[in-house]
Amino acid sequence: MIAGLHHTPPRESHAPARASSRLLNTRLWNSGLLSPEELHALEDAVSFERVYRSGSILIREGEQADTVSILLDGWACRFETTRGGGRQLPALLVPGDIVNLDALMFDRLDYGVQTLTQATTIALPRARAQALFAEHPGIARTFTWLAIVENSILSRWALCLARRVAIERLAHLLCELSVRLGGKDEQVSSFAFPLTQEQVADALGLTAVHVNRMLQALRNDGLIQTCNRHVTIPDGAKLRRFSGFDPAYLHSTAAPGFTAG
Amino acid sequence: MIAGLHHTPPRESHAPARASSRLLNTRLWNSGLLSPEELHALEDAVSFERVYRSGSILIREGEQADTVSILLDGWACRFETTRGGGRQLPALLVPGDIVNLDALMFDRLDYGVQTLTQATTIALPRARAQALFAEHPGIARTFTWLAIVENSILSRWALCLARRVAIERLAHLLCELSVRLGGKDEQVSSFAFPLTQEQVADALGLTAVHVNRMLQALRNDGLIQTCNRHVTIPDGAKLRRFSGFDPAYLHSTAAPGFTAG
DNA sequence: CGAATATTTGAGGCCTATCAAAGTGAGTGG
DNA sequence: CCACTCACTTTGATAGGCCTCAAATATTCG
Repeated sequence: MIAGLHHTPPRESHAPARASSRLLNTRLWNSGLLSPEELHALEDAVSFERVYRSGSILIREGEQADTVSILLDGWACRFETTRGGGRQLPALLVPGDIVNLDALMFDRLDYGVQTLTQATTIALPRARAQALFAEHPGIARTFTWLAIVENSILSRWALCLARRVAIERLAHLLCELSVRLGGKDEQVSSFAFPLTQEQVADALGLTAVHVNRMLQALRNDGLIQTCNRHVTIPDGAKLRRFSGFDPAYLHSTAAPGFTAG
Repeated sequence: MIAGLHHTPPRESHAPARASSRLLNTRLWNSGLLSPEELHALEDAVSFERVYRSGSILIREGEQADTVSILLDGWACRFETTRGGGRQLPALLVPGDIVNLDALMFDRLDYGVQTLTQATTIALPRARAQALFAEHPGIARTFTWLAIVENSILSRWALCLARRVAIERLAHLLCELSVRLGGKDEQVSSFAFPLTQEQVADALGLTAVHVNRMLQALRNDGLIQTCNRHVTIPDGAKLRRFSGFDPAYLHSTAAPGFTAG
């Protein structure tokens, strides 16, 4: 599955010198492609933290964005809109995710970004990001790795949107989030789920009403339990089977590798 | 729209020394991020051409792929399948497209690749690609650029799948292809369109029967004309308005730029 | 506590899938 | 040159999934 190994993959117990880097729990570091020095270079380039209230719009659709933002805490989403007012979330962002990697290349984004909870971000100015990309091979690899993994995820979302019925889509989303939120692949998993049903609908290409009914169906079938904004999956394998979920496309295991130096 | 400029963008009249590079008409070169030297380095790393018959499977789903392939001629698609037999094409590939950029990072693809016409490809072994990535900043930028543009396209496809009705999706696809096939943004455009209605259905998340009916509707409304595997768009602006198509997401104008390096 | 927001429930209708079969066209072999 | 096959397109009828509209209930938050 993995095409070589660059350096030892990150572990909690194997933190680099500056142990408290805010980037340690982000996908940047978890990609396993950064050397500790490169992590520090990134750390130095990154702005102070910014905290947004739930529902804040970080970037409006089609707006300029001069920084690559990283979500340290809280949830956010990318969104796009059609003339008819239809709203679609091409990505849900959870702690550690890169908000807008596109800003590395484009000065204008195709989508908007909005927080779904209170959220903390840090920002990397594009010029700094590009300089780091040029100077540090591991950073260049990491950005590319992240972009390609995003491709994989978007691709799978397209498959879900196109070829799965509502209840499968919903189940698939819950499986995905369970993994992305750090699920240990255990049978039973549980996580905070701050989205409203309308936001889920926007992500899945459905209406809030129908999401509501499908959630009930999943509950009635014993596939999930919900309790004040938390989701519990009592039998992960069962839900995965039901939704056709296979975590491979997330490439969530670290250490992707890259042999050249 | 563009975040700086790296070198003069490619022009027919400004071909590099080895004027006959097979990569000149590919997205690699058209990205505008390669220096002529880097183009030659890529050229040297790339294998001989391979010609496939229509319908050939280049890569099976989940199969290993040790090379990044580039489509020089003909059409191909990426495809994914659900257990139920549902088929989805996350990407249509036209001449000049990179077939499987993921192979730069992963040794196993999430999708399969199949030709839709007779097609010619060349291949870049992963190890070579990774070495070039490390040695040539422009090549690293180009790969990253391509990955990020693909994200943008996938994102927009997700929007279409989720929030547009069948006839709009179909019209949107035709608008996109018109641009990607090199449409000069003229009012009337015309291009060869080798897909069967079933393949279109697989791309759009519909059935072949329904694609047939929607094609008829577009014809009856005078939005398109079809004639033995060619599509003519008599009024591009009108079709774009109808489908909500805005070409910005394709980032097809060259010279994306990257100041550092 | 009151207002706004989110969830839940119900009824009716549209869009698209499904199933089935006829029509068309290209390529093959006699 | 004509039967024949195979793949694709076209047409029709029916069914189902999801949307839409509307209103009641529950929950959050100032």
